[in-house]
Amino acid sequence: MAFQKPTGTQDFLPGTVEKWQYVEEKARDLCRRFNYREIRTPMFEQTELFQRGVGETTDVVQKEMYTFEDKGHRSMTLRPEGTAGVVRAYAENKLYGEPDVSKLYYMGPMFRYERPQAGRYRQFHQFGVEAFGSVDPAIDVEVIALGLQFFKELGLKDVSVEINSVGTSETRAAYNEALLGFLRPMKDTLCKDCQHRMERNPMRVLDCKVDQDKFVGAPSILDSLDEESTAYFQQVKDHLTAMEVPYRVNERLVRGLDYYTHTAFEYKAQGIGAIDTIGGGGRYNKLVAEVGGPDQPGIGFGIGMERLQLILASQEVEVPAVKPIDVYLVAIGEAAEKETVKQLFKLRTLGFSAERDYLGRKIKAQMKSADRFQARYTAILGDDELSRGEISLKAMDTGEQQNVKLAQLADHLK
RNA sequence: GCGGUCGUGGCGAAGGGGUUAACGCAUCGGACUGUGACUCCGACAUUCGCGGGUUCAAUUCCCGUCGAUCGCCCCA
Repeated sequence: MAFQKPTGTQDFLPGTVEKWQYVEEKARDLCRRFNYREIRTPMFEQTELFQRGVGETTDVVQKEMYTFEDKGHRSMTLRPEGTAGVVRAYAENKLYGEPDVSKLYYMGPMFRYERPQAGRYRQFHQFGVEAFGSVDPAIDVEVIALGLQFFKELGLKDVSVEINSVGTSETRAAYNEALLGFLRPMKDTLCKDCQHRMERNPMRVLDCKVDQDKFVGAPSILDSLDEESTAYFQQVKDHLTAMEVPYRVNERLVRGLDYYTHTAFEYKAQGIGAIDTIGGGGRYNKLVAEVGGPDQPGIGFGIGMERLQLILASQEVEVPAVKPIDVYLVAIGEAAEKETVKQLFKLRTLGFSAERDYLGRKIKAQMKSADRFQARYTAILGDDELSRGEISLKAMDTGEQQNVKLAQLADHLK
């Protein structure tokens, strides 16, 4: 057996790549309208950036990173998510010195060493946006709405957004204490996963699939927020309502990355097996400072492109898979062959997509080939046409055929 | 890191110890000797992920390994 691709990676072949390009074009156009500009950061960064940014205690950092030592003995890590690198670039390039809010977007591969399953890969792709420098709730809702609009314009149905406020690190600590007070008495009755979760991230326990019924009456994080956080969250909700953006408050929503403060949200949809989150994000007011930048706030989201593709497929959304070509040239005989080589190149230089046969197949097989390429026209050149300086042009949709002057072939293709 | 299922041609898929490895799609050739999307005919796996074991005999049974897939944890 020859080489195989690494576990959890994918080859995106022609026929599939077109679907990705289509989605990427939609994302870019949307970002243009919302005035977000693209940023491209390295695929790997110093390991410490992710340890500090994403959080030392998270699963992502503890067990999922692709970390290696480079030849200069520096510890480097393939980026497991997009935000940390963008935050680093924002600080390092002093974008905070620019007069306006920095509104950025990115698309690209991320890497996490995990066991693959439906909608989960070791190399996966995210489209994300980040907005730095503002604590106006209007920017929170802009980001949330941008993501939802993306799904909407792609033609997806039943994508919902859940929002929550996780407050500040202080109020979250207070909440965790209150929650533990509620959970401790029942600790022995909880599943073993939950017993672990109690230590690592108590809020996760409330997400448990096995003992949901035990948690009625559990304290809500929303009751632990300070006045300012509560007011902020209220403004976010008010804006969303005014914009007629449907949302659902999920007071149990927790995100797996440590840097979130205040607004947190997830985009949800069915259609990828056991997984229902296709994107998520939130506000991170301390992250820029945490990685050594100035005390600037930020907010953003990341959307999983593989998951998006899976949902597009499960909802049978029409996404172009083939880009039709303009014309397929068929030559019969040596003289025609020579002329065809010339015409093919000429048409291409004039801006047409053109193809021909290189396998010495019969005319019939070449016509089938033209059909597969979804050629608008097939142009057939034989000795009789050639002797009159013409070529036979067939419109593949109607089957109509006419002889046109070779010199005017391009004009007939418009 | 843990668990379930699966691994047969380019693709889908039957076969479950014995020597011709079904069938469908696609492809190529022909009927139509210069024309696609219909029909019919023909061709197309010295071989069943890889390594080892059991056996007179293994694609079929056993072990290992790699891979795929689904789920848990966690996440996009």
